[in-house]
Amino acid sequence: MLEWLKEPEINFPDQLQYGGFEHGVCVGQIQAKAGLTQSTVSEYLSLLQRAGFVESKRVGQWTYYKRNEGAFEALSKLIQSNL
Amino acid sequence: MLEWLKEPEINFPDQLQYGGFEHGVCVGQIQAKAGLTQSTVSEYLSLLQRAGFVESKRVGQWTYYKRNEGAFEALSKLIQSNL
DNA sequence: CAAAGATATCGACTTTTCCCGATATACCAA
DNA sequence: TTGGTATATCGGGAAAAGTCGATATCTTTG
Repeated sequence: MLEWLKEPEINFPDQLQYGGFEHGVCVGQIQAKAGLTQSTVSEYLSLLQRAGFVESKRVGQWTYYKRNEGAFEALSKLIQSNL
Repeated sequence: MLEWLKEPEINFPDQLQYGGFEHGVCVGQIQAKAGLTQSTVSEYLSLLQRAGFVESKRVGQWTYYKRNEGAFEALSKLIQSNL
């Protein structure tokens, strides 16, 4: 999922019908591509958010998720310095 | 354990009695510090080795483990580029 | 070769993670 | 306000990971 969200326009073309890519991609799009149930994907995304790897924004009935690039940068640096 | 192995001289002073630090630290030292059973530590170290994070060298009755710094560098870069 | 020490492997049990269906909540539109 | 759509939460079962004791393997020493 995190790799998919690196190139939302390529991996989630149908997202255009749901408000574009400004705030990210909504759960249903990711769920369809992942082939897992709605609840699983929802839980997973909220876990990624708690971990800081994605940001979410609720707009109307949709929740958009997009990557938080800073977290990956930080993780990369953490592995370099601490681990 | 991986953090401990970053500074073997500091974290495993008794290793001096078991051939020094040239090839790393032997399982018993790590086990004592970890507070887990011998089998658990042995399995864990061999897992880390299969994953590439440590290298092992058998010398006589001892097996020495040391960090493979390249693997951490590679992981850090992988997170930057692929993830 | 026998005994002892260090490490590895095996089988079982416990804990955690993964994933699901069912249900709840939030929002929109008629 | 009611029904439909999107997402979130909950409880439970299945799968995986973690840990252990017992035992096997390898090595050194006598």
